[in-house]
Amino acid sequence: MPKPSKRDQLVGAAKELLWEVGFEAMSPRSIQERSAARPGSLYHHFPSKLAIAQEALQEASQEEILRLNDIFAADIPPLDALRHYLLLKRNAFQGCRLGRLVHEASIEQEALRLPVMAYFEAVRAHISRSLDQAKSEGTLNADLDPKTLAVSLTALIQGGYVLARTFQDEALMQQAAEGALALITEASRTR
Amino acid sequence: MPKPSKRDQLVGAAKELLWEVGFEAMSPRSIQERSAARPGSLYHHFPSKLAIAQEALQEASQEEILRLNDIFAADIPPLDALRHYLLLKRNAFQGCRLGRLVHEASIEQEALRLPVMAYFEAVRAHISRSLDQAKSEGTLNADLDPKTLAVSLTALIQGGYVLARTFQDEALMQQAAEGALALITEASRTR
DNA sequence: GTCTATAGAAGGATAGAC
DNA sequence: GTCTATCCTTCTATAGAC
Repeated sequence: MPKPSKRDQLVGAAKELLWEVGFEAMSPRSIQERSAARPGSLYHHFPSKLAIAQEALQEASQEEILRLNDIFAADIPPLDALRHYLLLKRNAFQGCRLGRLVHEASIEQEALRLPVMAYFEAVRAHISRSLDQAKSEGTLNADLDPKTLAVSLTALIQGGYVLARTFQDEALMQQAAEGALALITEASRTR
Repeated sequence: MPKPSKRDQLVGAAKELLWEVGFEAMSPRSIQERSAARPGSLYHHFPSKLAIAQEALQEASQEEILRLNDIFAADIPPLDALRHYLLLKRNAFQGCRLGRLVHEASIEQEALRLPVMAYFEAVRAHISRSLDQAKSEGTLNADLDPKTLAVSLTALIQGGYVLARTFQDEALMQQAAEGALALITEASRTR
């Protein structure tokens, strides 16, 4: 592995900071300090704070989508993958790497919004496909609509982060997921 | 109605701004401009931006809790109230008046966190009680745990805001709620 | 209570040397 | 490509007159 360029260090610092404090609270100064760089370096490689944030967020989104692809790999029974995904141990205090940015005013800028959309769309698509498969296998009630349910479950996780942060209690994320799983299990018995 | 004091105008402006832009993006200047006040007035009535935000947020939380009390009034069939609550028309772009603050770093301060906790706790309690009643009436499957399910549904709405804002599509909030209602309906048939 | 004027720090970015 | 030095604006608040 070659030594990281200053540019890479800057983007790495931005990725960390976006997760830790969000976009608006991430000052150019804080990026510079964390990557041992100076204003000249940052503004040589990027025209603005928005530009470096965009690149950092695109990378973060891509990384998280690759993780999803592993969790929902083709050889895993669909409801097992879904159960595993919902019950994943998450850093609930810090919040979702992508979702935590959504309530900032700056999210109206496409540079920030598109990477977040790409991530949520990947989550929704994986869950939807899992539920579809479960239906064809007969392990899920035929009355349920996988597309709608996938939106609900994608929302559920994001809401879990909100509750866990509010009450400073990671267990709420687990509890939210368990409630949804119980419903799916119950509903599947009605076939 | 007597004319509002400058103090009331300041708090009113803060309530609006907390909803529109959040705590960190709400500058003392923006509060002053919206209430046609000057720095001297703000800092005469409140020691800091945090202090006025606390009062504004306590009022907002209380107002929303009163709305909940109407929605979940005792004379409404519990599952009807729940269905009505979940399908409420919400301003999904702006986000939840309380929940939109949760991802800011400042939420670690109790002055901001406690009013948000109070609101979510009220939501959770209303839903939990509704589900409990439905169980005793025999309209909800006895296998389901109202407390756990209430956490899931509280999370669901917050996640709905996140998705709606991300995709700039209010319909996602409705879809998330419909998915959850479909599950509850299905699960209730297994009695 | 409300005003005007101002302070000290941080934010976001630029200029120009090396 | 990275550095030092600096610029203008905004943020949060304070001082003191009315």
